[in-house]
Amino acid sequence: MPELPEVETTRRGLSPFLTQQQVVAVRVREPRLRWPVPTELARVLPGLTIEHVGRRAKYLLLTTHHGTLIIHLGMSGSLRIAEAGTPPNTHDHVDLVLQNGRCVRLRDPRRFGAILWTGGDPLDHPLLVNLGPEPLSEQFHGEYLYQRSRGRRTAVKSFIMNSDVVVGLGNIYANEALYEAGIHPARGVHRIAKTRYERLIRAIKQVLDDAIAAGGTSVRDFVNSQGEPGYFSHSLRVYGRGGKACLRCGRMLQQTRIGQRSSVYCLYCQR
DNA sequence: AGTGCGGCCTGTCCGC
DNA sequence: TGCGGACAGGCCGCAC
Repeated sequence: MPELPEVETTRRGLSPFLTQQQVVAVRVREPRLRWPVPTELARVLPGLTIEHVGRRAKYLLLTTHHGTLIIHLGMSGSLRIAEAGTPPNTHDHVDLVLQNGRCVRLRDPRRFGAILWTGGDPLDHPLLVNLGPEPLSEQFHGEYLYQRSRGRRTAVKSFIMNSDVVVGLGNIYANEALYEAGIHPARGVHRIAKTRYERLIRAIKQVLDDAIAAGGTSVRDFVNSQGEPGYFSHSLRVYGRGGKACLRCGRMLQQTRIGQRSSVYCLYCQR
């Protein structure tokens, strides 16, 4: 389940291998991802050079002079660099073959991911145009969250997982950030003071920064490796620990469902 | 407009 | 040991 830190780790790992590389072929073995892989890729992409590997939210953006490849890893997707002759494994659905004899290989067992192509500005793409700010940007601050919460009554966990509000927070890091901020995940957004939003902002940035830093140390060999940055599970303090002891107070962590998502929290440390 | 939820998928784990 | 079922998750698209 790649969350923003995993996607950013992937971006950093791939960038040196892809930047200024020309694509010579596209091989699609399984086009049935979240949306069908565009058939035009095989026609449009060969001959184009990847100028930059960027990211917006959890979308990776492979930019050329004539358009941008938009890749989402969904729940189970991963990208790695392979020698073009390496036989694909199960669930290796798409290869972008590069001029240097290597390829970028997309593996995605659950096929929740996506590959899309746009000839225009990717930020104007319908999937990206309405996204909220990046959580690590200066535009994401306490006053912003507070203002966006006005007139709403939803649970704060659902609120921060809403990509209209802020991008990149999946279930794992939403749980972690609320724990760090000492806020109960089911608390209504209309019952949180501005100063607590400021604390929440700090917690979100800290949790994501730490996860990216942990991934950074493991951005090792994307060539013929698993290519999967992992989920930094060593740094998770509540996610997956329901029923175990709170690392702060020792009381048992609660586990419930909020907005159809499993939520773990400490009844005493989070109010 | 804001909110909740169904559905897409398969690997993993559990109980029988 | 084999099998069925629950569960996990991102996020679009729909219904209210």
